[in-house]
Amino acid sequence: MEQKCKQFRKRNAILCCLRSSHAHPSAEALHEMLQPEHPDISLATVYRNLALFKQQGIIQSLGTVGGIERFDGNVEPHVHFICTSCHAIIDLPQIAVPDQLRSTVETATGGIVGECQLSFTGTCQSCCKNEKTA
Amino acid sequence: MEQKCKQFRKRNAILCCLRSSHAHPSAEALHEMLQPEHPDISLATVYRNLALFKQQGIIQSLGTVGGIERFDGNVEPHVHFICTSCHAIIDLPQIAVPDQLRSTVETATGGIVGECQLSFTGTCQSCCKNEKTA
DNA sequence: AAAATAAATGAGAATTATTTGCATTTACCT
DNA sequence: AGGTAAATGCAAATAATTCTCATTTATTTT
Repeated sequence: MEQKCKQFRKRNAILCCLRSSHAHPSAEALHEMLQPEHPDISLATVYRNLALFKQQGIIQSLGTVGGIERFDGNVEPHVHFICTSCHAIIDLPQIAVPDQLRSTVETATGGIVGECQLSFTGTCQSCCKNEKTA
Repeated sequence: MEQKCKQFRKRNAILCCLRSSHAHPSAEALHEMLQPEHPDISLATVYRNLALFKQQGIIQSLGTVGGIERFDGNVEPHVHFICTSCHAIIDLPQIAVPDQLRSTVETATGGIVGECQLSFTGTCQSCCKNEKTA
């Protein structure tokens, strides 16, 4: 009975999987996460749909970490902590960038500001522990 | 008489070229900028030395823009505006991120914070103009 | 409901920024 | 000068991402 809405079945699976993850996965990580439930989704389709979602503005790219693009299903402004050792990306939702900065930047550049990205890089808790024991 | 110090001639040329540029160039852009004065520097050497400088902490990577890594010879903390249309990167030196945030983030994550990156994306002045006329 | 049209997908080839191996050159040290 | 270590050029290798095209799946039309 669940075939009532077959439309975009795979597309929705990809979006839901990304939205339900807190790991800010890469395309390949997402593809692996989908395997158990949707082994018939190809990696190319994951890439294609991520590009589509990004263009639609319903997901965001966090740029590349270690040469691999990472994605976030949460488009609300929030801050990230990126571990330069294990490449984990952790949400820091409570920090807000003053909205007034936007106009400051637009005045300074003469351009139009779309988004603002604030991120911290460093060593995450578990990598700190591993360094000690190593 | 300038052959007194031949040591690291090419290496220094690459570093100086990056430091004297405000364009936050890619490896390939840097290689092209070096052509007139140093046509004998290969692209592989540019890549190799950029990796070295980065590891030494005397330059910084700004991550990839449009799939290409960009570099900054200025390691002082400052903010960037990135044009999503032409991929120009413009310095915004006057905005500072509160230093206190660092400890906030370390408390929240249990990790160690190294650097902080604040950037704005949008459409730069000249791309805004081009959009109007197009 | 069948036919026609349009969109989405899988598989693998193509692309391209970056890295690497290796032979050669260059610089340093005694 | 001779020996050693580092740096480089060139071309091949690598790897993430994109693209092509044949096929499947969904939607619209009649």
